[in-house]
Amino acid sequence: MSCPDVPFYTRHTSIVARDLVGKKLVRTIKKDGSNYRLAGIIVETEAYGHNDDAASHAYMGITRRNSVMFSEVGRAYVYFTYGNHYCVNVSARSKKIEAGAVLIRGIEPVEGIEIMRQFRPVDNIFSLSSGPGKLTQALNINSILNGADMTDLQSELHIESVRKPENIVSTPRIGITKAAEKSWRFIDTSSPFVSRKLQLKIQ
DNA sequence: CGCTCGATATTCT
DNA sequence: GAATATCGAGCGA
Repeated sequence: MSCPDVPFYTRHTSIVARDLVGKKLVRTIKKDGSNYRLAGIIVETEAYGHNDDAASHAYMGITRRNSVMFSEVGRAYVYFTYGNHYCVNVSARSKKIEAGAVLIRGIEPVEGIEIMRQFRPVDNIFSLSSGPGKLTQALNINSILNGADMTDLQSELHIESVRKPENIVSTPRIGITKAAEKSWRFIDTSSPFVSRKLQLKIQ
C-alpha cells in the first residue's frame, strides 16, 4: 500500500481534485483499547485555489483558520462551518500558486462501517458519508486533525492509492456564489454515493 | 418527491 | 451585522 506523495499534491488543485477520485480516505482510531480502520473510496471532490478563486477561503490571504492552505501540501485542512459541521480538505497547489486545497465531498464506505454508524447513526447507507459534513461525522474528523499529514501511512488521517480513477466528470461547485462558473467539482458517475443527486450539467 | 427554513460558530465588513 | 465550501426536519403535492 502507498500514499500519494508530495509531488502528487504539487500540481494545480483542479488536477489533484480529479486524481483524488477513486483513492481511499483512511481514518485510524483508538476506541475501547483497540485500533480500528475507518475508510471509504473518494467519489466526489472540489478544487479551491488562491487569488484566482473568489470562492476559496484563501482568496483574501492567510488567516488563522486557513493557514493550512498555505502550509506544506498533503496536509488536512479541517474547518467548522454553519455552526454545525466540519469539512475536510487536503492542501495542494502548483508551484507558482501560494495556497490551495481540495475539499472531499463524498466517500463510499468500505471499512469499519459499523464504527461509522456509531459516530453517525443513520439507517440508510447512502446517507452515511455522502456529503462533506456527513463524512467528517462518520469518520469522527474534527479540528484536532487540522494539519495532519495525509501522505503518511502512520497518520491518523491519510489517503491511500487503491485503483485508477474511472468515469469522472466535472461540474460547477456546490453551495457557492462567487466564481460559480468554474467546473472544479469532480464526481465518479458510476457511484451512488454522491451528494445532491448528481447535478451533472455535463458539457 | 421537492422546497423552505432553523441551527449556530467563525470570519469578514 | 451579514454571509457561509451544510444538514435534516417539516411541509405540501
